[in-house]
Amino acid sequence: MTKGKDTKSTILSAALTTVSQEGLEGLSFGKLAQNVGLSKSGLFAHFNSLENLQIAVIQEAVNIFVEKVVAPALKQPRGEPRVRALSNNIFEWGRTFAGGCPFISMATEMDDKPGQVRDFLVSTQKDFLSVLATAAQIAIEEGHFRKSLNPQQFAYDFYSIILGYHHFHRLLNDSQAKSYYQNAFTALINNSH
Amino acid sequence: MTKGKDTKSTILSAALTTVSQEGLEGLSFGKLAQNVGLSKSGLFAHFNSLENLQIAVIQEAVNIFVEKVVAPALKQPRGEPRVRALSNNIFEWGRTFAGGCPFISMATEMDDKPGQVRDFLVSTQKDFLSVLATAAQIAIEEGHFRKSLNPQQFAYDFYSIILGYHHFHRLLNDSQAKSYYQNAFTALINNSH
DNA sequence: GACAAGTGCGAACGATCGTACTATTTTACA
DNA sequence: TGTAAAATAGTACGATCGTTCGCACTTGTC
Repeated sequence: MTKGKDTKSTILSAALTTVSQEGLEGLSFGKLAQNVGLSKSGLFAHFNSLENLQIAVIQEAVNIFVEKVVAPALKQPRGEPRVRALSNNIFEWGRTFAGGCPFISMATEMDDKPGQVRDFLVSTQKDFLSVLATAAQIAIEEGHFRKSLNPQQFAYDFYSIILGYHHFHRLLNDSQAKSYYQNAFTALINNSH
Repeated sequence: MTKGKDTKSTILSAALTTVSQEGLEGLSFGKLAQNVGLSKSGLFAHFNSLENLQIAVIQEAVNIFVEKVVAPALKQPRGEPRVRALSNNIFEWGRTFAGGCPFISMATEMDDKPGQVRDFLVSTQKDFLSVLATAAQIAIEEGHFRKSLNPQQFAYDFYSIILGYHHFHRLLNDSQAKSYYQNAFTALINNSH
């Protein structure tokens, strides 16, 4: 029963690359089967529907995100250091995929498509924002951030500049995207003191 | 020759609504023809290729954007008032489409698809960012913004919180999205003084 | 009123899509 | 090692895709 898991893992890895480049719409059984060297029907049997495949891909992305971004950050000291670790990890995370952060690719294309896939994606995004807001809340408790700071607003501001980076870097190919992001993050931290 | 222009205008208007909701990928001759009550081939004859249709839709979006957002802002006094007008107009602009700002819908899906369409979209986005940066530059010259402000960085920060609003409002359906945006914009202005 | 240009329709093409079936091969375990 | 289950392949379906072609109808112009 180990073969199935292996194959599924291979499939999901390839699928995630596709999604980061072309979004969930770019995902099809035919092309994916070609990529991993399986027959279309053989691959289909692993998921039984496109919706299931899409959800599995999102779950795969979440697993990797937690492993590469959230978990390492939680090993950093509470407060501002942890917030900075999140920033660095998120920044690197986007670079591990050929098409940039897969969540951002999925977000805009799903915002008007009701269904299980959208619901699941939304729940993962809310979880992520909770991570950001909680990190800010802890920084307040630790005395690193000012008490008047709104953690939810911080999460909004934080996520916004991440979206901005993705836009400037991936769409516009702006060579200064990274420095824009870093300046924006520094300003955000300063404004949180 | 007036009939053709009228029909084309009707088509583009419907196409723009589709794009705002489903992105450029959601655009197809078949569905679009159904929406405007034309035959698929009849509609096709107006554009002769999907790529041409997509570019025409982007151009249509640009035309409306200039009319509703940029032009009115230019009638406001130079400097901070004009920057504030841009913010208000952009915010309202996103509400005039069923699926939110069509540019944002197009941006993430085109960032890994080389070709004429992407090139044209990128050029429009750069134009828009120039508008933002120039507005900031003028505000500096008018003495409203501090001299040390980087207009390009301002444009990045500005665009970022717009992207953030779109994400929170359209994907997450967050009822506080508007206040998050307003707070972020206020902070951006304050930081620019 | 004739005629060319503009405009639109219907049918068809090859391709790809998700999905459903039935075989066949491969694996895991008693 | 035998056997049940899991994994994969093959084929076919209806639908939709962009595009092409030929034919009709409507316009504006001489």
